[in-house]
Amino acid sequence: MNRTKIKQALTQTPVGQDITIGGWVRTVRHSKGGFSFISLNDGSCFAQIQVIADKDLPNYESDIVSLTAGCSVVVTGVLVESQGKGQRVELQAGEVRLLGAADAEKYPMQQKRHTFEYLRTQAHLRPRTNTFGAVARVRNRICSAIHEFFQQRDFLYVHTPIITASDCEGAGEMFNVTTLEAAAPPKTDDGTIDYDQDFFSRQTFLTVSGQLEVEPYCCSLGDVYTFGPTFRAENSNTPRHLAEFWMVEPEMAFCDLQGDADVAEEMLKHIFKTVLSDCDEDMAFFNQRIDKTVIETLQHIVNSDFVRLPYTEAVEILEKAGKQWEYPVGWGTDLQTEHERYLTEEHFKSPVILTDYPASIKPFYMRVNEPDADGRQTVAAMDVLVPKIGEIIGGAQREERLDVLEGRMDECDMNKDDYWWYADLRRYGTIPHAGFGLGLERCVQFCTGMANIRDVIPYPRTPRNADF
RNA sequence: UCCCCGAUAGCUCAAUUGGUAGAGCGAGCGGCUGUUAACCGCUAGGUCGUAGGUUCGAGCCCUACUCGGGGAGCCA
Repeated sequence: MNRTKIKQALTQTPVGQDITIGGWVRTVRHSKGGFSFISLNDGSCFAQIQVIADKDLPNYESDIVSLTAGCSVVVTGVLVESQGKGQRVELQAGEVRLLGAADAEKYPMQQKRHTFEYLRTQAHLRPRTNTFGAVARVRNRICSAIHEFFQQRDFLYVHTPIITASDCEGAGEMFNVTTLEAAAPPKTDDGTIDYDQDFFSRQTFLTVSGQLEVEPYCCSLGDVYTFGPTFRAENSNTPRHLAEFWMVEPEMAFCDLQGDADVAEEMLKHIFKTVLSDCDEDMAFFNQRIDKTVIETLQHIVNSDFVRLPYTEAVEILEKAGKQWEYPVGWGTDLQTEHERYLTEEHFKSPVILTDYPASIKPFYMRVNEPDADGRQTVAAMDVLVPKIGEIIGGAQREERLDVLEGRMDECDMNKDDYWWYADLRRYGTIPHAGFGLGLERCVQFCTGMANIRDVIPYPRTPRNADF
């Protein structure tokens, strides 16, 4: 079948040309004038194509009159200028072939608005809705824009493992990967599970980050990035957390924290610019139906500089804000959501890159700064905060000095032997390097205005939810 | 995991001080129409999340549980 996609038919195919399209019926309107309007969508674009089916088609009474939302059809016909308002062209059908009916009394996608909560229970059919079609297309474009961005800058795309033995990275609870019998795992003499008998002869997990494993490629081949699934077994129940999500993690060689922040800012701007220019139809929908400020917000960010602010100064701003904080602000404690939101949404009204956090609240691999005038210890960390979503990127310059790194591992009570290969990078030809992690779904949320992260990934995995 | 709110028709919700259920949309049928959030009329459809309890009587009050939403923590 030589199928023309609806996107092409609506924008490129010349009037008068014969084409064949395939799609799913969105709405049908029958006219007693002796024909029917069939709106078809095939996912290639937001818009539907209007098919005109005359009553003299052989299967008009048998098939077309009983078409309902969700039916799949293949239509062959000639593209003509539309006589009605609302579309430039329409398809005058020469043949309408019904491939699959969809019982209107049972089809879960009614011809009406549904709540996102309901649609989550129909995750296999929700991509047929306007919203989820648009989310899927924007998500796709964001991913390709990310690859574009790094490929244009000669970053190497590196695949880090999904299964890993790296533990204790401070990134949260991990999922175990095992082939041992859950009901009766083998035990050692002291009663603990004997992982020697497990598939990998040791305890393994689903990765919480590809960073540790991508650093060796950075320290051998230069600028690199990973882009893959990431898993956190935290019992997080929020509109911003998933147990399985996708993360982009670039790692730059011969790079410090400033360079790290530069790449983060440029990358986000590239993504937003691309979405605005290439997903205009989908973005217009989000702007109209989901969040009336998304386009304006993205445009504003593309055209302005991100605020860069050391943690210490952020704390001073928050202390002087004259606000009654639910959680007290003070040097040495991590910033709370309310503090981050104040900075990015109220005080600066722009994305903010916070840097140089206290060492005590950050993981071992972040580079230790010179103590400040008051002797306080910070590390070269950065968080990129955006309105509504909060932390969209977290990153740092890495500790490249072996003695300092090992000192930090001791402070964090880590088993240094487990990280011998990570330390080797500092032992042989060490270099300054830096990187960050971008939560893909948070980025999709920010671009589309979708309020819940479960609605920007096809099949959300959250506590108590792994259907489909 | 903690705090707050919710669960009634296929979907979204309503039901005054406890007196055994209604609407809109959707669906079916009919009418009208170059229609496009179509419009008009009629019809069908509900053991009120689960399990207990209070009461002459519970959708409504009490307890536990399950699931969902919002906020918080954890973070991307």
